[in-house]
Amino acid sequence: MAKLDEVLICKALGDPNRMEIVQMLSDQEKCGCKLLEKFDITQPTLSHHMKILVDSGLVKDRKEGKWHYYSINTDIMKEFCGFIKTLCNETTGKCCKGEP
Amino acid sequence: MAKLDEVLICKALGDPNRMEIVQMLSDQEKCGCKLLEKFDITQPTLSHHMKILVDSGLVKDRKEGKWHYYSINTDIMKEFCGFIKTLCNETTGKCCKGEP
DNA sequence: TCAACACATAGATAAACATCTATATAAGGA
DNA sequence: TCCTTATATAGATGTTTATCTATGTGTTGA
Repeated sequence: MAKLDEVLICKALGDPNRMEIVQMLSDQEKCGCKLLEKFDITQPTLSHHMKILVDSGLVKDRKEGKWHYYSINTDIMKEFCGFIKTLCNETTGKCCKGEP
Repeated sequence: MAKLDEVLICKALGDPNRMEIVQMLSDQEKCGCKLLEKFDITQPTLSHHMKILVDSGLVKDRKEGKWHYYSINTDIMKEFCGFIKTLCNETTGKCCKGEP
């Protein structure tokens, strides 16, 4: 069980193509070639992006014959969501003037 | 009212220093010089990071005399949290074999 | 008015990164 | 066995980015 790396996840989501891929996967599992159709990038570039997404833990891949199926790793995504929620807390107060 | 840019926010959180800054701010509003003490970076580098955080919308700044106070923009953070939540949905099904 | 402090800006640099082309690997079907 | 399809890997390249030093801009207080 890999440890949640929030910075790595944010880095993975910090690219427009990868963000769109994740949004597409949150709808339904998809294979690489299907994803490739939707983007104006070459196959090696998609492969590169998928590796980053899988390495971050956000995306799972499943091999079946010559296809690779990608899907959201829901457990990790929920953990990440919980982490972001902790950042939403109202600040407890203002920083003291004079002693910042 | 700025439009939420999820990729920009993820890019902002995709740096270890900036992530730590945001975590510190989620506790309490802090001024720049206080933040600077906690990191092994120069003042211009911190200034650079704070600009990226403010530009992403995640962080607000408030000037008071010669100090700049930074705090989490709770509205934006909550919106972002809501967005991440939409990515947590269970996938509706598997991609059809043969017609991926 | 001048020194000290908080912060921003400009410019340089090295590392990281997104992308490409070319090629390798692996699986399926004829 | 050979061709096609799906994906990965290697290497090159241009852009972005994190960081620094040097310097500019305000603000406060002596």
